[in-house]
Amino acid sequence: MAKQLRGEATVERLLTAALEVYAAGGQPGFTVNAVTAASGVSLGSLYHHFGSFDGLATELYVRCMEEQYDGMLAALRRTRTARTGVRALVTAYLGYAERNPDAGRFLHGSAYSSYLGVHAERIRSAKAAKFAEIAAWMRPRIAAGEIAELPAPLIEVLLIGPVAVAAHRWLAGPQDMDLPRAVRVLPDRIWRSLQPD
Amino acid sequence: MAKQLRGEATVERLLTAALEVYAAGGQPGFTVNAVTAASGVSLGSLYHHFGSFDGLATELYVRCMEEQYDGMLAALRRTRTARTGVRALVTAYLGYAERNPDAGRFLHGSAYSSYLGVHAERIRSAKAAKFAEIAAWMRPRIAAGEIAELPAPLIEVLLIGPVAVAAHRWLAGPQDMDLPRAVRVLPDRIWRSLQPD
DNA sequence: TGTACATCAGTGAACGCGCGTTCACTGATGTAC
DNA sequence: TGTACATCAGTGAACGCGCGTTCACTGATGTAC
Repeated sequence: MAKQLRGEATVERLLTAALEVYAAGGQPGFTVNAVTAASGVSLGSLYHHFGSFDGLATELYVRCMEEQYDGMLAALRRTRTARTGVRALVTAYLGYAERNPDAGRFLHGSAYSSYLGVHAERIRSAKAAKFAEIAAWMRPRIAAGEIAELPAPLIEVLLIGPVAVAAHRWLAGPQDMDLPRAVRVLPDRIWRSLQPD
Repeated sequence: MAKQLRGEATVERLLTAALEVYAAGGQPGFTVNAVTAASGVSLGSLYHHFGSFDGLATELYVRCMEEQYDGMLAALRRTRTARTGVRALVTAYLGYAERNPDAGRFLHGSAYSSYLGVHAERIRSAKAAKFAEIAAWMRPRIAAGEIAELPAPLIEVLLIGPVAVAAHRWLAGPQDMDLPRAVRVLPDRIWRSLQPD
C-alpha cells in the first residue's frame, strides 16, 4: 500500500514548527510539548512519524545541513578555477547563515547536543556524503597543484573553521561580528591558507 | 570574619568531580545528583557555594577557558616575531586540548548550552578579557605591517576557527583527525591567512 | 462498481521518572573582649 | 586563657514541575477482487 500524502504534510508542519520553537526558545525551550503546540499536530502523530523527539531533531538537523551544503555545491559548480571555487564555498556558507539564521542557530546549537549521541551515525554519514562531493571537486585541483596537498580533514578545517566560527558569532550577537565585512575579507584569507607553496 | 579554608577545598572537589562526570556521561549525564554523588559533597553544600547548578557549570567553564588562554599567552610571551607568535598560539591551543581532553570536551560541548544563556555576560566578559591580551600583543605588529590589518573579530576567527574545529573533531573521534599532523600543518597555514598583502 | 479489509495517520489522557531547588537544621571556625 | 557569639560550611529529606514516552483507540486512505 502506498504512503498517504497527508503524512508528508504533517511531517513538514512538525519540522517547520520545530525550527520556529528552537528559534524562539533556544535549547531549553525545545521540547516535544512546545513543538506539538506550535504545529497543532498531536503528540501521538509526532511519535508515529519520528519515533522519538530525538528522531525529529535529527531529521531537522540533517535537512538543514543538507540544504546548506547543497547551496555551497550549487555555488561551487558555477565556478571554474580553484580560487573562485574556494571563494564561492566561503561566500555560500555565510550567505546561508545570513538568509536562514534560525537554521544556522539550530545547526550550531545542536552540533554537540544530546540527540547527536543517539543518532550520531545518521548525522555523521549524511555530512560525510555532502562533504565527499566537495572533496571530489578538490581532488583534481590538488593533483594539478592548484590547491595545497593536505589531508581532506585539514582542508575541511581550514575552509569551514573560520566561516563556522564567524557565522556562530554573528548568530549569537550581530553587534560582535560585521558579517558583510566577513563576506568581503574571509574568502581571500581562507584561499591564502589553502594555496600551494 | 575570614573565609574558611575548607570551603575552598569543597569548591575544588566539586569542580573536579563535575569535569569527571561530564567526561563520563556527556551533556545528558551532567546533573546535580551525579556531581554530588561523584564528589561526595552534599547537595546543600553545592548550593551554598554556587547558588545553582548553572552557577557551578559557569564557574567550571570560566576556569577551563582561562586555563587554556593562559597557556596560549604564556606561549606567546616566549616568542618575538609575529610569525612565531601566531604559530605559538595555534600550537598551544591544540596542545591544551590534547593534554586536557576532558576540559576541551566540556568547553566545546557547553559553548552553546543552557547556562550560557543565564550567565552569558559572565562568560563573555571573561573570554573578552583574555582575548584582549592577545589583541594587545597583535596591535603593534599590525601597526608595523607584520600582520594583516583586519578587525579584531576577523583575526580571532581566522586564528581560532580552524584550531577550534580541528580540536573538536579530534575530541569527538580521534580516528577522524590526525592531531599531530594538524599541529605540524595548521600553524603555517593559519599564519599565511593572517599575513599582510 | 461496490464492499471488505489492511494499513497508514492521527488523537490525547495518563504515566513515571529524574531533574533542579528549597529549607530547617547541625556542626565547625574564627573573633571579641 | 576562656567563653560567648556571629558567620561560614555542610547536611539530606522533601517538593513540585515538566519532561519524553506509551497506549488503546478512532478515523482516513488505498487496494483486492
